[in-house]
Amino acid sequence: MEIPKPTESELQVLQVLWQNGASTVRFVNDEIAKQKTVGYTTTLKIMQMMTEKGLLKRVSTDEKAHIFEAAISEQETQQKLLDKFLDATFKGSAMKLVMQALGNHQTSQNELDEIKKLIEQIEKNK
Amino acid sequence: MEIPKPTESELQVLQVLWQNGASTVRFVNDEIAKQKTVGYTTTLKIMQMMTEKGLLKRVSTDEKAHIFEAAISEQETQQKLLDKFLDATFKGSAMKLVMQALGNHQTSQNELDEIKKLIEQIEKNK
DNA sequence: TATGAATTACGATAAATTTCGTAGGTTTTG
DNA sequence: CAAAACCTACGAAATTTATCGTAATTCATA
Repeated sequence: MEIPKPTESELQVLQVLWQNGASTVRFVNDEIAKQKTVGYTTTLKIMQMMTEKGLLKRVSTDEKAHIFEAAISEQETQQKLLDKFLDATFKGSAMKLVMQALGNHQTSQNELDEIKKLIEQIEKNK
Repeated sequence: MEIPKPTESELQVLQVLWQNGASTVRFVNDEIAKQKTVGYTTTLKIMQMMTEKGLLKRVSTDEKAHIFEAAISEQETQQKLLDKFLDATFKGSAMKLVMQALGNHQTSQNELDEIKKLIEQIEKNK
């Protein structure tokens, strides 16, 4: 059984859990509601389905409400989604994507320095 | 009326048209069929719907078969999709995405040089 | 021109996703 | 303790996407 790629709504839930750690449906819903209007039971249903699929785990304590946590890692998930996106949108050219990402979003000097460092690393390891 | 974000299948069609210029359904289908099995009428239907949505234009000549071309530019579309993806998956941090893209895909020295050049450009324009 | 091959148009189905209402249970509180 | 507030489970509707069969049309050609 493969763990499926999360949908857009599911990704929103995961972001909240990655950022804030294990949470109740109420908390997740409140966070998402800051960005778009969504009913409580909608979020609940999504999180129930995610649990079915293995994307979330229920870490039931004795609390009144269930507590959920992400069952897949942020890094790994981002990597997989990036691979897909790279292939679908930039036909696999990481360079093209990087150029466009750097060119169109303001990036601080610190961040640029970090990227330069990473490039040096890559060059050394050739 | 906004032109909607293309789906994955629609993006495949666009890739063929961007790469090869205006084409018939037959040609597009043959190209896509190199990567996955898909019926002719499926591709036809998708391209008809894309025309409805404003993603494609029919440049009808007197030919037997219709000829379609992309109605949206490759650059612009990639930029929009990148923005969305960046936001959804990396919470908007271009740096994180760049780091992960560079770190996990082999990138040639030439490409690395180009990125370094771009970084210099950005640094100058601050 | 009549036949056959290719193309288009149309509609229907299926699957995945998103959404939410309602019923039923639990907890809090007045 | 009774009422109100909150939570979960369940089912169903609505939407979107993907797929393809069939009928109608057009074109080439025998």
